[in-house]
Amino acid sequence: MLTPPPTPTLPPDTRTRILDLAEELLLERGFNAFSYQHLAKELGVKPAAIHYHYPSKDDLGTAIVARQLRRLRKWRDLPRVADLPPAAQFEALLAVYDTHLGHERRVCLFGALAADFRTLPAPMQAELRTFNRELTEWLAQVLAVGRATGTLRFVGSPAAKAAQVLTTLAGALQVARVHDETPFQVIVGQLRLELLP
Amino acid sequence: MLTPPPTPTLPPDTRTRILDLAEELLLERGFNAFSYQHLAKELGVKPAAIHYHYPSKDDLGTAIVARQLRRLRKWRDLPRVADLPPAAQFEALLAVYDTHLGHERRVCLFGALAADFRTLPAPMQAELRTFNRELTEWLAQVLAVGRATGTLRFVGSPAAKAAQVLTTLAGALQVARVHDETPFQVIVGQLRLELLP
DNA sequence: ACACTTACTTACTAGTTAGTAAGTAAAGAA
DNA sequence: TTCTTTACTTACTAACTAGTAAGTAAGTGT
Repeated sequence: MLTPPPTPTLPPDTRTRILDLAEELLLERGFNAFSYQHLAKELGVKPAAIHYHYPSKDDLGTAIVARQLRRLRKWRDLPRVADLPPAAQFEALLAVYDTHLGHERRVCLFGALAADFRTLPAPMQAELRTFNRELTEWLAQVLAVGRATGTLRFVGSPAAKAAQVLTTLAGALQVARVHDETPFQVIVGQLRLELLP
Repeated sequence: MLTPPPTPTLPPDTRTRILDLAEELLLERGFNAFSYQHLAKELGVKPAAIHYHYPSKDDLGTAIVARQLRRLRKWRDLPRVADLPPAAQFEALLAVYDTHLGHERRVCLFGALAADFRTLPAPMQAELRTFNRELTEWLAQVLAVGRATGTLRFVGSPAAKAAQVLTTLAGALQVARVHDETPFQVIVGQLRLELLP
């Protein structure tokens, strides 16, 4: 029997644990449905400890979206994503949404914040707009190359198709939450059927 | 100059005014983002007056969804909707979403509640599931007839296409809220391009 | 005329919210 | 060794939350 190799990841510090839990609650229950008390209780610290790291809930919310934007950019530029052919890049995108589904049917960041958007602090709104814009631009490029090389099929402009597909995926996770995983699979199946020749 | 005909609609009573305002706030800011105090202040009554008509916020929320479900059934069965050819029924559906967009970019009921779904009272969850299921079944039927008569074009099952289209429309209103009306028009344009031959 | 119902208001509670100020224990730097 | 910084806790506030109980004024029915 081998002893497991020493884990290379340090145990996350309080700052990160707060952010992780806040993100989890945001994606599972919505931004206005969790409080510093909830976070503190579950983490075994006092609410003031959270104010120490994130003085206001606005700061905390903005940090969540900012981190997701950093992750998006990192993921998009990863060689194992950036070097894929378009159809496989599309599948990689679907895999991300499938992961959300697997994690307690979490919605995506956009789907979690859109309804409450007007109650969000301005920096959070700005970061979310950037997040959505960059993701849409990335997919539009993928679709354009895919159609040019004959591996993806659609009518209309790549930008319009990208906006439509991402909107559908965000909505599909919401439908999965309201019903179950079935409609998500049905909708993704329909997307594949239409895009992949 | 003609004097306007005497309005046949009575001025709405407090009970209705509460429900109207609560629905408006729900669709514009989310269910966890308004309180009995907000409602009371804007209506010029005391919070206890709202508890008189809707004892708990659960009751109020459930009443909002129940009314929307009644409206959906009524709309769907209206002769000027039910007797239309499929392509025109689809356009009538788009017109409803366009109306939401025109009303301060309100999201649809489903889009407003999906993210916070797990924080909602059980009767509200049940009503929302029914709402979404009946709307999807209606559209599936429209699409099936439309394809059979050659006025609508799509691949896959009518049920899958209906789920995809409605999900996209709900998401499109959310995108409009985060950005502006342009992406909504783009997405709806894409839907028309694909469905109408 | 009297009883009853409707639609509220006034006055209150207990719990939760974000946020602050002051204190403290431990670690690292000078 | 002392100073400083980091990462908290304790103790607090003011505002807001849903919700309740008791009272009241205006009708409605008999």
